[in-house]
Amino acid sequence: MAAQRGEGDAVVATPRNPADAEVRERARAIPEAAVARLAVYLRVLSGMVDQGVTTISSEELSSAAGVNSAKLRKDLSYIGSYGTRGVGYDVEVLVSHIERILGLTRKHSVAVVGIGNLGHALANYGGFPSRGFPVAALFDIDPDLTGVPVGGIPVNHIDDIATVCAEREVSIGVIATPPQAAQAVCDRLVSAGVQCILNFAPVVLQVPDNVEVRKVDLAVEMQILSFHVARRADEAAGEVVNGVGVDGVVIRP
Amino acid sequence: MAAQRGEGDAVVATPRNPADAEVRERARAIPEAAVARLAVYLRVLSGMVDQGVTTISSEELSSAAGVNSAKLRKDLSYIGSYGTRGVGYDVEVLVSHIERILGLTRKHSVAVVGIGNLGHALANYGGFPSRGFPVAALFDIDPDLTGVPVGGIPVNHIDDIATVCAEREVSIGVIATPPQAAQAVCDRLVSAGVQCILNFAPVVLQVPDNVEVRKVDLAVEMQILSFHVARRADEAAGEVVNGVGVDGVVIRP
DNA sequence: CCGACTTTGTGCAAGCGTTCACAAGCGGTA
DNA sequence: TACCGCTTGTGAACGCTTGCACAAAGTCGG
Ligand SMILES: NC(=O)c1ccc[n+]([C@@H]2O[C@H](COP(=O)([O-])OP(=O)(O)OC[C@H]3O[C@@H](n4cnc5c(N)ncnc54)[C@H](O)[C@@H]3O)[C@@H](O)[C@H]2O)c1
Ligand SMILES: NC(=O)c1ccc[n+]([C@@H]2O[C@H](COP(=O)([O-])OP(=O)(O)OC[C@H]3O[C@@H](n4cnc5c(N)ncnc54)[C@H](O)[C@@H]3O)[C@@H](O)[C@H]2O)c1
Repeated sequence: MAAQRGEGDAVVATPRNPADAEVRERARAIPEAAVARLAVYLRVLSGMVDQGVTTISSEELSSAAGVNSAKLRKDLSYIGSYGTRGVGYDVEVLVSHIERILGLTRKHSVAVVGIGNLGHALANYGGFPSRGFPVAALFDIDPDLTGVPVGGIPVNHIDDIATVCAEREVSIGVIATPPQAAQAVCDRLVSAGVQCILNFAPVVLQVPDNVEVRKVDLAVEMQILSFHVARRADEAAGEVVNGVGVDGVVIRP
Repeated sequence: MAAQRGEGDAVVATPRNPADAEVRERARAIPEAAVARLAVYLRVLSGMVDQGVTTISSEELSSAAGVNSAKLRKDLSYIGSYGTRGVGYDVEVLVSHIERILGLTRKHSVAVVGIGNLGHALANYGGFPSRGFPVAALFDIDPDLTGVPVGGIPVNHIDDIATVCAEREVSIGVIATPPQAAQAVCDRLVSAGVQCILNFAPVVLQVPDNVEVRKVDLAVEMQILSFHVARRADEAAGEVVNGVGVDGVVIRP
């Protein structure tokens, strides 16, 4: 029974080696939420490098990343102490350390399965290769698509998934098939040795424990937004009657 | 008080009444994480309805949704007590209550801004309308696109965003423009009265407090996957020395 | 070299969210 | 009606995350 979202780790550790052990130790202890933020910091920092910024304080970086500065510093402390008190952080140093922790020193080839509306968009998207995630293979079940190049890469038939993934050392599989096909595709990716899956189909995938799945479910996102609209409407209807909301805050009409 | 579909949702113009107040109270207390899961339960339950299932236990539903059963029951308890002990939940009752809490009794019109690769995929996607999120407007800055129908809807020019959004009662704005344009587009959406934004551009948006933003950042998702690969690789390298990993689990060579 | 000033890194406490475990409640059965 | 087995609903414990507040550690001007 594998959980859909890879969370909850924090187990006991047993380091044995000299310097490597420390990195491992650190990596294991980083909360999932912090990892997601580190990726955001990395993006912001990359922008800073392009602008020629060499040094940045936790206050500046945190506001650019939309978090508070204490949280930012705590997050950075998980990966080590690379700041200079009274000055801030060296942008390039920070970038390289975050990249190391996120495992971005290695290239991660991506395979997209299901070259429909979404699959086309993903295959054409320039943002992946530029961040170290080259799209190395495309798969579809439609024979009319096989051989057709999309985003510069010819589509392979899904039946060749095992050999092609092995050949091109695919480490991340992206599922963009209809929901009915998703579990089967997932199983084939897993058989092909892919251990990381990004799933766009609105289904809960069952995978072995050694496979990491993350899902992107746009309908869920919309429903969360919808919930907030409803909540706000309710609050307004209920609390604005006397012009004052909870905590005595005045609500605009 | 049986709130069924189509009940025009008393929220806006109704006077205070105890049942509403209770719903309000409940809605406010639901943790964000639980809201996201409720949306998943809803999807699973919809599938159950289609299969003719009328009753379901927390155990069954939780495993179909990929969570543990205690969490599921706790989540459902946030919205009220609609199960029958010894039996389980009536699927349709549960569906209607979750829909009510998520605010899905109302339609939420969606506007997509930036009709490029991703925008096209979104506009063509049938999964939104079918879940109560009709795509009501499309916008782009490219004059060659204005008037061109995508997914059955003609693209409007971004300059008309305020009037068109008002006319079509857009309540959710989706940003699929290049990152450089995202903040400006966001500002225009907010000016147009849109209070919910789903952002695909890899930037942190600045919005007023009364606007809800959710972001979908695929590069971040990939980097989180990358982190787990790296962590696993490190663990294997470090722990496999004596052939035994954490928890005494033997790691494959 | 010193002292004022700035900013990091982190111990700690409070807040949330998750999980456990079990009493309460219900349907079925005799 | 009384009992039994099953499943819900939830209080309480636990553990992760956040935010505060401040000592430590560095810079810089004199
Ligand atoms: N289009 C969007 O914007 C969007 C948004 C959110 C979620 N999604 C989800 O993403 C998935 C894809 O959406 P889409 O709009 O691109 O659908 P689509 O129908 O346009 O494309 C699906 C593609 O998958 C291929 N396919 C079907 N079965 C397959 C199999 N067994 N193996 C390999 N390929 C197979 C089809 O040939 C087709 O090319 C769906 O699950 C959808 O719910 C799409
Ligand atoms: N394509 C993907 O699969 C993908 C994946 C992840 C994230 N994204 C992000 O989504 C966004 C869109 O990606 P894309 O691949 O569709 O890009 P794209 O270049 O294909 O499309 C962008 C569209 O936005 C329009 N546009 C530009 N400025 C605008 C403005 N000010 N107002 C309105 N429209 C404007 C352009 O005319 C173009 O049609 C980007 O921010 C990208 O980083 C895309």
